[in-house]
Amino acid sequence: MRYHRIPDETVRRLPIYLRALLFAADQGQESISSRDLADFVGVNPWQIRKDFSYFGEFGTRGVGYDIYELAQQIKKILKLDVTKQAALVGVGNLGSAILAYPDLRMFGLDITAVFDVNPRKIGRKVGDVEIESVSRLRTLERRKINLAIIAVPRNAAQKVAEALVRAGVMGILNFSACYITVPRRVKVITIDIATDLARLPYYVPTR
Amino acid sequence: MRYHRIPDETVRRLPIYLRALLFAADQGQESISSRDLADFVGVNPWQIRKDFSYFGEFGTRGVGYDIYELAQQIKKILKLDVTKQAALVGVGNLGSAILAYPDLRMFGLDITAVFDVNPRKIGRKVGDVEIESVSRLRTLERRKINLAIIAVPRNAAQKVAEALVRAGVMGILNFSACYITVPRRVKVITIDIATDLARLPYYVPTR
DNA sequence: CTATGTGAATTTATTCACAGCA
DNA sequence: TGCTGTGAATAAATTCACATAG
Repeated sequence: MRYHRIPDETVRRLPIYLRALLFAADQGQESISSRDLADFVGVNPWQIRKDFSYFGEFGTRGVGYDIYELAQQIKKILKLDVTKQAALVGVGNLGSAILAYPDLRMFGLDITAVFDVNPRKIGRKVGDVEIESVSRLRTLERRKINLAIIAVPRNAAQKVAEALVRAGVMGILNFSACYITVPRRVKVITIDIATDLARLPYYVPTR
Repeated sequence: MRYHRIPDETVRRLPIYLRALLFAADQGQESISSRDLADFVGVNPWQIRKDFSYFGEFGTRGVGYDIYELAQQIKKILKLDVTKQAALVGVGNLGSAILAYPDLRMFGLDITAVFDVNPRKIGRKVGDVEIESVSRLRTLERRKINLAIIAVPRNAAQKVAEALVRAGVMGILNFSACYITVPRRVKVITIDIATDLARLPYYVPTR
């Protein structure tokens, strides 16, 4: 097969597969079939096989996939094979929740810079990183941090995004409930809790 | 046009449009064109027109959409026209962040039941709801609450989901980093922060 | 005999192009 | 003339069916 572009939807699922694989490896498993993996993450086996087929042949017919090898491959595809530093802006409840997330490390992601506007928070330590003033966002450039998480109130989000982009940030995970405008080269993934919750009633039958 | 099923992707965008419309209404605007709305939420105008066309004709050619009327319609489609109660399970940082979310009210969503396992939290009040023991999840049934948010650690998620389903919950917003198994009739939307962040590096050019 | 890998078929979603109405 | 509404065209994603390899 000629390997062209990996579909976005496949890229979206890859980290989910990766987590499952790392979990299985942790349980001492060495190989897994598309069916078992499928059951574990809640998709169909053929979806999984198709997803993997976009970037190679990793399975052994009659057996399944070698967990370690496959996990390595996925990490490589996702560029998670070398640890990536990320910045967090906004240390409210949400920001704190993100900092406490254990899974990030497992994905080779490390939040090594944390910012807030609140003078009372600045200087305090969370884990082993110190909260800095947002006025120092520009330092991200020389610290070579080009991923960031925005967890600030809506009205501050666009400004923060612009500061991040000026500091050379190329990927943003945006938790603020608004659309943020950035240059095309910057990738933004928005997580909008309220709109996700708001579409739930649609699917629930009204008694 | 014959109105058949509304595509899932359209349903996903409707709450986003709705928020923009409510915001515009708040600014005193009375009508809006597909182009202006598009700019505001970051999609194309024809996408918006197509989305709306799935459930009716609400615009005035040469003018645009009546904001109030369109917002009403979207609320109705999404079943947000009557206030829906929701339960929250897990009052950690994430749970607290969700409780503090102002947007939920605007979507006609009201978190009126909050649960935790921690005895030290039980009985405490957040806003004007009291934190209850998870052992009381079953009471959701007679309280007629059939939407719930799971914000507990991964290892507790499946158990909580099952308790929720037993209590008659039909829609779940799952923040736990795992796939939860529920009967087909129950709709689950999963928000997985780590996997969303983990796919960012893929899109960021490596220098 | 089991489980992968993949073209082909199908379904779903997006984009286009323009007719139609205010 | 301006902006909506929508069939038709295109693109993307999923599902199927089965050849193929261990």
